[in-house]
Amino acid sequence: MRYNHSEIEKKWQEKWVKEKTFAAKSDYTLPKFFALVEFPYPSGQGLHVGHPRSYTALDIVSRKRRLEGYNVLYPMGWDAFGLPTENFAMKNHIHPEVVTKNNVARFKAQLQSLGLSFDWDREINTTDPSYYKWTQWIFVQLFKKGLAYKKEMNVNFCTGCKVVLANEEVVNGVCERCGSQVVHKNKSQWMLKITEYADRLVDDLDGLEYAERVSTQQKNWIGRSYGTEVNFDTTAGEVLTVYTTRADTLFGATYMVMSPEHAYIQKWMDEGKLNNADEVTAYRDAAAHKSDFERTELNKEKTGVRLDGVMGINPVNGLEIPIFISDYVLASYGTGAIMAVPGHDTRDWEFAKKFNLPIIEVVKGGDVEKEAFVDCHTGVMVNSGFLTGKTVQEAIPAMQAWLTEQGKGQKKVNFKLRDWVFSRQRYWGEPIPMVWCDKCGWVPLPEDQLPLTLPELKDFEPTTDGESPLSRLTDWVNTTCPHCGGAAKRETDTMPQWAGSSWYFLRYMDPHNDKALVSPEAVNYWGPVDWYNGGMEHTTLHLLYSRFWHKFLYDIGVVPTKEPYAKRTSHGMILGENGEKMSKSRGNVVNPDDIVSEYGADTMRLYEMFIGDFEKAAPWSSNSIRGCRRFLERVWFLQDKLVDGDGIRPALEVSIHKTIRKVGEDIEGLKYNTAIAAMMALMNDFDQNGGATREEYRILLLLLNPFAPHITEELWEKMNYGGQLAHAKWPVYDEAKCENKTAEIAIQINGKIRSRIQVSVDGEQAEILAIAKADPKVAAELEGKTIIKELYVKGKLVNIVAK
RNA sequence: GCGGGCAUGGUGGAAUUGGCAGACACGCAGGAUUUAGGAUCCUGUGGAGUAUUCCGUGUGGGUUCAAGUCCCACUGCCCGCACCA
Repeated sequence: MRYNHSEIEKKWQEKWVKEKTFAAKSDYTLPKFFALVEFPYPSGQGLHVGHPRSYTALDIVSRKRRLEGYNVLYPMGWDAFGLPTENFAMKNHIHPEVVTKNNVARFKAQLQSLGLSFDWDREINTTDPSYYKWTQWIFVQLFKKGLAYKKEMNVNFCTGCKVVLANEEVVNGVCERCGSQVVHKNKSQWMLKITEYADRLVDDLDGLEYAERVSTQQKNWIGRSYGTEVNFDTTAGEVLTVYTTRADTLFGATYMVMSPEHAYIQKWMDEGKLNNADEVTAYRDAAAHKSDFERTELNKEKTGVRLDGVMGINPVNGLEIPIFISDYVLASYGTGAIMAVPGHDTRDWEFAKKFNLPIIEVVKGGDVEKEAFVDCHTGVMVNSGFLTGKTVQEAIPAMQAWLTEQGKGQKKVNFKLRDWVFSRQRYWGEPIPMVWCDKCGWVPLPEDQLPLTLPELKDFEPTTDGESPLSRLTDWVNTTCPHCGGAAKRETDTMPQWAGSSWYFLRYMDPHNDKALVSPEAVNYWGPVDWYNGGMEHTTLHLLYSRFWHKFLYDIGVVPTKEPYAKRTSHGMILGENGEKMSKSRGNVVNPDDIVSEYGADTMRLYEMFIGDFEKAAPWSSNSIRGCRRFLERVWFLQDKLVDGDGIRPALEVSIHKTIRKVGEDIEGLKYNTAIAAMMALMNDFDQNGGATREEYRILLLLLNPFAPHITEELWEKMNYGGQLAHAKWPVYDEAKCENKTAEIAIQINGKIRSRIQVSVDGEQAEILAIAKADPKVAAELEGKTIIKELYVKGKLVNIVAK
């Protein structure tokens, strides 16, 4: 009988839905396992072949865990707010809600056609008011704790999307999403104080099982640095504070640089202290008009203007040094001003060379006339008063102690991380549940008035000045103050897409609760997520944001754990057949629907896991996929090649036990490709031994089930093994049966293989060496030579060193 | 520029962590079956050679009885950060 994948897959998928085979149980006494994959944004393009790579991987883990007796929660939902839907809606004059509904239906059908064992009873959707009620609720709590604040600020504004972007969404000065130019705008924005959690977001990574590249990327992004703030007196009177990580080099500071936006500059101009105010103003204006892109693009040549009329005073030696403004100093980091040590900082060195400023060597080890000597591990201090003779590592704390004692500075920790710009001037997002009252200021909506639902709107276009389209709905905007009852106005900005995804995993634990975001019982049982897999592109956005929100929820007692995810892994991209990223314009897109209909979901799943190292990018190959189909056919036709016997035949014993061990270990270690290879090898073994016994076949079906659930379930039924495979038990192996009693070992002479012999694995070294030397080829080779050394590696090889 | 990673057949990739390189699969070649095949099955397949031989894991050097694996230098790709003081 031929292997009819369409029929078999349809049959089992319907059965799984009908019988709720994979629904998580609410029995909180069972051992639990919560597997999570990033819920997709239901785009109009439908599922991409990249999605199933992640989903199948954790589906395999989930299915294995169920067979091992765990109560598994493997849920799915929709991260459905966002710009593409809104843009599509505008273009085609369809309401985003309708667009979302259609896209979700398509995605869901596609996911179900892959036989993923999601618990569909717990499906969530971020655009559902019963869901975003709690997103808004969290925002209100953040506001109440002072972690959400509104601030007039210079923001990144995407000229394409007409929307404010978070720092994380700006890549190389352009919009991460659409690639349009990003310009600066002054706007009043809701901000979230993620910086308050910066230390914890770094420190708590240590207790987690995160893929190393993930935790390093987060650490780099947060960018914690330990340094010193140093106060320089100025001839203008003000104290100019700078931040440095190299307090040891203070004696080498020959000038100072302020960012063009530094507040003192305006003050000094206003007070008439600058002799070249015109020149300074011109430079500041030019800097202000540059986009981030230009400011970073033009970083080859340093520019700047000296502030004529004000000098800084170096606190260690009282010397007066000039002050410049330059856009290589960032207003948003440290104090917005630096001390420049051209001898030991590359940027300062370039600047000093261009403006002909003195370069003083204070750390010995390089040639500061040729280039800056920046090494902080090898040098010794010179020309540095009380620091002379010390190493850099000794000099830093010594200088910090001195500065503190003199009241001229102190230790300071800085971060690259900035607060999270949380406002979006768009329609298709969660309304921010805040009301502005002239008397009371910003007032959150009372919790019993949540959710604040999105009002109906026909025209989703943002206003020309970049205000949210909601601002046009004056009836909706004008309201009363929940606090004093006076006239008030609603906030018209909405939340960014990252809001709903920052806590969604919690909702899966208790999706229908209308009293709380999640019940304490549910979160105590299910939390934290045991294994979370997702893309590297979410490391500094979604993953960081959700860790921040979770820590906040921990602080206010909603969740019992400090961290949301115990383990985080990341899959590589699936590239087009030509090795390039799949895209419509490159014409190398593979549609999962086509693969499922031609080869079946089981083949598709197997292939995506076999394609290569799970963590690395891999190109699609329409040839290789046939190999996976062939393998499944061989498994299918094994039902006609049953051999007599009850258990495992002695000849197959080692092979089977080893395969059970290998498949189990490889699933846990993200090595799906070698797990499949091991099963293929076992299949080859069966063929070489005339087929399989009932028991041998049963074990193969169990091992293969997490990868190819439909075909194995069908065969399980046909073979009458009893019940459904989904309710069976994962096989166990016997360590003692994983090794052969005898092995063929190699005999090397001076490291070159000269012969091979069969020996008992448990044989003594002396015994094996004797057998080896008795081998005719070896004996001939050793004739007339003196043996210098003899080695035996158990079960592997013998090496005889002879001259 | 700084930081991290990788480099293995025609291809995707294995290699129990220093112990028989190339598992498994694709592709290719030959054969069987077939009216036919881009279907299925068998056999072969790192290179050179008549060989019971030699060479072989980006390049050059080193450590070791033994190196794809460890160390040093170089080359080439990929990723992250990108004036963060």
